[in-house]
Amino acid sequence: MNRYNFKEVEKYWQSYWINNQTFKTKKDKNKKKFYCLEMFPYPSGKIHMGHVRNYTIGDVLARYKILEGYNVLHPMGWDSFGMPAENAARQNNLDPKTWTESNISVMKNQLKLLGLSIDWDREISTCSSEYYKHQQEFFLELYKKKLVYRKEQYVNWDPVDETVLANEQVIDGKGWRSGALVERRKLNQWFFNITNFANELLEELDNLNEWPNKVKVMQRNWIGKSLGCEVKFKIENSEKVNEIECFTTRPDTLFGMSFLAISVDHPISKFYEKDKKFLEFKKECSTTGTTEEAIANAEKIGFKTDLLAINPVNDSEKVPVYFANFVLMDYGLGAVFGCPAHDQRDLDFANKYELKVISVISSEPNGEAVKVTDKAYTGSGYMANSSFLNNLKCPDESIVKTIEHLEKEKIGNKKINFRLKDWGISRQRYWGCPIPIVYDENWKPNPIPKEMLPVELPKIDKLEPTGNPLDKAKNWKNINIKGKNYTRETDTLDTFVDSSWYFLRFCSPKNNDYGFKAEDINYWMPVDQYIGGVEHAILHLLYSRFFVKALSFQNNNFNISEPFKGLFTQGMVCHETYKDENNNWISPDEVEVINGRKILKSDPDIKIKVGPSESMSKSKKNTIDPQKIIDTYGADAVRLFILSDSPPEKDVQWSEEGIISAHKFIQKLWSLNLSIHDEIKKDHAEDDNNELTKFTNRFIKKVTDALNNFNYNVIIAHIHELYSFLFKVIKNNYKKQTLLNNYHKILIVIMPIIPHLSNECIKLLNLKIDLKWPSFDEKYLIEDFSKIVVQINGKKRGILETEININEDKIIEIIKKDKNIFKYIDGNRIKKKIFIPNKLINIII
RNA sequence: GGGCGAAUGGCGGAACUGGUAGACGCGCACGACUCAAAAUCGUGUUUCGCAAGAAGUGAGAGUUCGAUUCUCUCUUCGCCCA
Repeated sequence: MNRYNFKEVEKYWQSYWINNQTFKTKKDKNKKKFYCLEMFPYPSGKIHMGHVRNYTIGDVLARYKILEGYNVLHPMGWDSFGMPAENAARQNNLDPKTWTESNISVMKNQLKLLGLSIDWDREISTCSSEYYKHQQEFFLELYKKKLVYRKEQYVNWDPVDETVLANEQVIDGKGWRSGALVERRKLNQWFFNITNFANELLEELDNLNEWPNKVKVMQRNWIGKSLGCEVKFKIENSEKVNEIECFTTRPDTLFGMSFLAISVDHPISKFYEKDKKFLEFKKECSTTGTTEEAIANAEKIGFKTDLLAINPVNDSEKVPVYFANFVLMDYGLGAVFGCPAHDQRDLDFANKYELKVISVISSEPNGEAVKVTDKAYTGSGYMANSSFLNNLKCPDESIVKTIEHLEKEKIGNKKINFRLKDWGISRQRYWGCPIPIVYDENWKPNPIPKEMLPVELPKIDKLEPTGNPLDKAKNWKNINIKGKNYTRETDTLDTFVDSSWYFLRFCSPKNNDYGFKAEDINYWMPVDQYIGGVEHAILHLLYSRFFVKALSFQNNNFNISEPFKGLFTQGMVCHETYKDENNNWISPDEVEVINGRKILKSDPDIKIKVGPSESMSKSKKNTIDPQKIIDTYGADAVRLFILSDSPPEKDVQWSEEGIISAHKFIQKLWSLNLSIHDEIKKDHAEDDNNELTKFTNRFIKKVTDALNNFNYNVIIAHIHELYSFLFKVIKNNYKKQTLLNNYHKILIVIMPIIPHLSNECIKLLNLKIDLKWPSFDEKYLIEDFSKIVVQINGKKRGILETEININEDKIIEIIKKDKNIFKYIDGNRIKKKIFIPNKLINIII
């Protein structure tokens, strides 16, 4: 066997691992546990390079931790509810379940080809009722704890598809599929009371030391805690209303107020319901989207009421009250006061309706207030035109002082506000977890009795192109419980709910009477290292954190406050993009390189335009199929390359040259192994040369350090150095045992990266499969000689190789004898010397 | 507009708490083997310069004996929020 046959070898080891249950997690409370988890995939059809990278990174860590002696939990499952299955089913007239399950089986086989150290006995799939029945129970638990509730909320309604759209499905105000103008519609929906934990979710971020800072910053901004104030405005001479209460985060700009704006859904609107013009206005408002961005970009429009509000800090001021499209009922109190000078929305509004613009902030103390015309001044400064606030530092001092004043005068009170909204979990979809609620004849919600769980999805032969399939499933929808007729809830749960506790399920995947065993949770949780894409930095991670808190809330069995101890967010996999003359995207498969030029395989006359490297996506056709690559070059080559070129947290450029070179390197390592195999047959008598031992110890240290810091790309560089070193010294007369001992350690150290090759080498040399991470001996890390950099006035002028721990005077002596260095000093007085032992001497003249 | 981060050869990237900038890989060039090519192996590869040498980590300043590393200002790019 000369050439390394990766196909046979990888197949051999993959079945070896299965047959020997190498990665089956055993309960062993004597060992320290390590829970290594990668974000589980959506079964979309086949795996893509992003999965390859994610799962390779995780696998390297899991294998390393196993070798280090940890009891490792490294499971895999499927986030298998969601829209793509429903869309595919509608298009191809399939059952979403069948579609999903066949995808899972394809992807599972593909993942197995990568040689991952996964305990497949723990596999879970969120679309199976074995999984979601527990989720339904959790829902009912939270319902009992009053962490689930129902309220009306606006949604994006697609009138053609008769469905609710997620914000990202609304493109330019139109439905992504139907192209119909999206309407704002009010719907009764279920919510998780995540805001109940807002403060906890914010504060506990500080304890997550092993999370990337940027993710914590994003979560902090998302939760968005701010100090604000509720202010009461008296209304002048009105029979309808006495006062309107506003929420503001900038009470200090009260002196610049020139109008008051309220939502069209504000309770006051009832006085205007007979006004045709108001109703028209309200309808117009419903065309504005519901996102903050849509509202910011929409034209600000208002409907002037006959009301006048009195500025409580400045009694002489009376300002008009408007209904306005940029004020939403679910933010604050559905009413805000407008200070055009210091808020762009208010300024746009004021300019449109010719309202006063009063600036109350100056850029310097005792200065004139800044002039505002088209652009609001939102910067910091000092208060002006503001009576008792004048000259206070703004915004910090001025806000505190204003709130103090308002509280004292009983016209306002301090209010901590969160940007975070409660989590709307209702989806008008078929392919999701049914919500275990029924309604009685008065449309009052009732929880399904626990013994009736799971509420299974009905099988539907043909999904209609429009509407909510569950709503149309009459037989399923109507249910009789203990002789009483009920109607089922026809919404299903947001798929983010499924992924908010799957990491708990992995701890007790087979437990039937509850979602997990507290005992298992207490042993395995928290996840020691969670690995996935940064695109989940906010929602998935925040929801999971919430879900764990919600479950353990008022529960004495387990007490976990945070699910993920360590978080690592890997970068994306990119590839060059190609286009033909007509700007059609071309797949890399269709491109061939001839004489350094890229041409179309099918028609060499067509020139290919090479675009920038971008993250792989179907729309740009720059994807590479992992299956093909594994078939051609082998899993170890793929693992090696996907880790080699960039640090794992950054994007990596996939290239044909790169994978070929990785594949060649695997071959080189194998032929090196063969040479070593030959070499150990000759037993050399003696050797007193310990350079190999020294190299091995340093190698172990370097790789161990790199593993602990996720510097996986550096490990590959070290493996290259290892190859060049061994290749050069292997013919030296090493004692058989010296060679074998060192080489064995080296093979274990490279095992997490290229497990098939490493195991095969161990097998060929008949070495013990001693699965233990080698330690290094400090004494081999010490150099026998040191290289001392000689600087003259900070400039490098030479390097001296000297014995170790040589003192300063001796170095000077040597320098004086060294013509090449001494010429820079000759004739000058040495003013100062900086000496760092074994490293550097800097001579100042 | 706000927040966070990044910028190092032709390219991806290395450089521990400030101490030899460019490890390792890709690409490229030359050489060996070959009738030839591929494969493989060897040598070289920051820029300018024949050389000695000089310059050099986005730009500019600062701290320091010494800055890719620390501080400030700016530019560009990326991500998140708007």
